[in-house]
Amino acid sequence: MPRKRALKKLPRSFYNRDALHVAPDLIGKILVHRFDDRELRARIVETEAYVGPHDLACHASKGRTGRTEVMFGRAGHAYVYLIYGMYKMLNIVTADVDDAQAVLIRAAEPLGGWQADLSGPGKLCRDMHITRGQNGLDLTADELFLLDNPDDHPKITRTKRIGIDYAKEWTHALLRFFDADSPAVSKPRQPA
DNA sequence: GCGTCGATGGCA
DNA sequence: GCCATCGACGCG
Repeated sequence: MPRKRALKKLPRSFYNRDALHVAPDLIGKILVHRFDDRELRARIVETEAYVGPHDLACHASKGRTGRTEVMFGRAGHAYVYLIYGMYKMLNIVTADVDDAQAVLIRAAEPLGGWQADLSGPGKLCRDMHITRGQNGLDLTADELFLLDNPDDHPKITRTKRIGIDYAKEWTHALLRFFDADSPAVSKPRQPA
């Protein structure tokens, strides 16, 4: 057996690429949230790519506003927003400054003996204590960050994105990615 | 197991 | 007036 090695934080260069490539590469990576002398870890199993202002499902398609400002900023920062008045969504800003792309973290598996149902973007934020106060956080710092997981090689399935039926021709783009073997993926699992 | 519905608040 | 959601309900 190979000796256990300390996992490394994902560097800025990992995030500074197209969301189309970052989204599948995030499957199997480890999300870490440190707060109040606690540390919660989870293995990411489901993501969605929002590929820029031309993508009608991407919030950046509405232009640069107070809400979408961080998406137009540097890669490797958190974009957290409120939806339906009660759920937070955690996204990761990718690509170059002014190229507004992001990856939505949709589901994960709790790690380290901690029990939680993280099978959906709202549940993930609720149970990992992610709030709008974390909007704009630098993910290469020490509060909220991701670790590489080089020995993890998930089998990845692609489907259309969830809950964006208003997005016309972008509705059917295969921009949702998940670990085909994980029980923590949200529904539906079928490539509808 | 399914489909449908309502909660709830920030934003444009 | 819209949501990148979730959980409760009714069905049969």
